[in-house]
Amino acid sequence: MVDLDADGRELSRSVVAPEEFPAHVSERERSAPTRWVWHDSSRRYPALLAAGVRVARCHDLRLVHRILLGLEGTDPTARQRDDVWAGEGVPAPDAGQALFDLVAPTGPTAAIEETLAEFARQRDALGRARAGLHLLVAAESAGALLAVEMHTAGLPWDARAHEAVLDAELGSRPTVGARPARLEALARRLREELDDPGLNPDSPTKLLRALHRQGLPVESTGRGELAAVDHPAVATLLEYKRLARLWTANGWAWLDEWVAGGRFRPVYIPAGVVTGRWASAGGGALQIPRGLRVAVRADPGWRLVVADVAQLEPRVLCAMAQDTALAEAARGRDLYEGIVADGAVTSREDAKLALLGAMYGATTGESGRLMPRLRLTYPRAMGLVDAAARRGEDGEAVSTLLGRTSPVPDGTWLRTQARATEADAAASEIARARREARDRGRFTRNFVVQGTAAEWALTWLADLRGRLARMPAARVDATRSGPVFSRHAHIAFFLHDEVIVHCPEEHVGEVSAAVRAAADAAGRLLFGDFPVDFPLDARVADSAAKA
DNA sequence: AAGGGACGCGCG
DNA sequence: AAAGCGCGCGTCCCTT
Repeated sequence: MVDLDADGRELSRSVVAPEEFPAHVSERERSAPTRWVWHDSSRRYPALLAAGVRVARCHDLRLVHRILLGLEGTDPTARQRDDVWAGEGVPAPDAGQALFDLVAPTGPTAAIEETLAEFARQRDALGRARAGLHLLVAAESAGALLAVEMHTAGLPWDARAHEAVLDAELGSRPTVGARPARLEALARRLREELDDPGLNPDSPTKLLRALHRQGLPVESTGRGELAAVDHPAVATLLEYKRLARLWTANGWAWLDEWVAGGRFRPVYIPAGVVTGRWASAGGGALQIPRGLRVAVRADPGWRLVVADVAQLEPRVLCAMAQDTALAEAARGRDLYEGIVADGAVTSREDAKLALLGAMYGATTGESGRLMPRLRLTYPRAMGLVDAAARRGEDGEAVSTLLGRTSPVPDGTWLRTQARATEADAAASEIARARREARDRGRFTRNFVVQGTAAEWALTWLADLRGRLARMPAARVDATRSGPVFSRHAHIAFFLHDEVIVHCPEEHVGEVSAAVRAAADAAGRLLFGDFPVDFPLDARVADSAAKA
């Protein structure tokens, strides 16, 4: 382990045996503010939490490396170091290399030197970067810690409530290999209604053929298209699809695999999405269906504080663009109603449609039709996303408010564009280049908004995490949360613009206040005094189901 | 038998 | 209704 001062100068070195590492970290955390610098929080932190040791701050070299790679002027050799610093990482060595767990290309003995060199490069790059990037790096690293903490604590999950949903929807649990009773009944009815005795409704190919034999004008078996045609089998099929989805995605097998000891423990992957949004692996944590939220239940004596931000992305867009007209429409009320009041559109539904279209790049249909009106009323906000789209179409990179950059186009894309400008380019080649350019424009258009919204949410989360950590211990244990979280309010779930805090009943007031204070802080940190607010829908409940 | 692409659908 | 963005994951179905 190496001690550094605030300027990154080396103070001392020591070797700490792995079994002594948690106690060592715990001692440091108590005695002085410490920022742990390590390769990968997802590999280093679980063992600390398992030993009951929580870390306040870190610098996650792997995640920061990925952010810095996109900066202009980045050392071109940085990309050669990608495999080591930004890749999936490598198993930590068992040897007592302590803090720095990197296995460098030149072998384990060089790990600390490599780690120090990477940290120095990152400090150097950050020293030249604007303030926003420092905030992003701090928030990203806090998120890396939180992702491990949420996995360790888990989301309180009541298997009996889940089973009650399955029983009500699907019938009793079937034997292995068989469909649940209600699903099998629907399949039988479907075979009759489509006059196809051998039909397997799970096969899109066979299903489509059966629908065509009935004379139905559908090109796919998708829900949307089906709902638009008139046939007795449609209602049956839609119900079959709904239940089949519940069964295969979140049925008894899911419960057996992913819920243990009253907790659902997904793996969170910070910045797993190019925009900086989090991804998850295992159990589909980011796709928990609404109907199963009744199974998210606080422990006895504990409660859930469930909070989400209303219309996060449009608010972020308006602040990022410094669009005071849109900010005025958003202030203290439903943003979409504000747009109606401005006379840009005539209904709330149209306002939502138009704004989503602006952020996603809709060109056709209702949404595309409404956008010109929006451009007239909110030229700054619309100008920002339009400019991002143009840059993307031109093959340039865009960046979020704090400085996360979009990926650059790959060689195939560039060649397609170049080919289209040559004198002998075929019409089809030109059309293809044009289509791919527009595709990329929609991506960069959305990138700046989605990515900045992710930064707001990450800042909110990081700030909230700190506030919760400073709260006192509870009287009632939630023993299933593990040693670090059994007596302290903790973030149990995060999904883009929503957070669920699991906390002792006696702390719900403080926690609710902390959730709001953190949202206010995030707004100020990103947008300073610009007059936009981020209203929360927050509630205290035993379950995460919508009230 | 395993791998991968397409599809479909859940979430924001 | 879907559309226009970003995902994960289960199933089918074809290739190797």
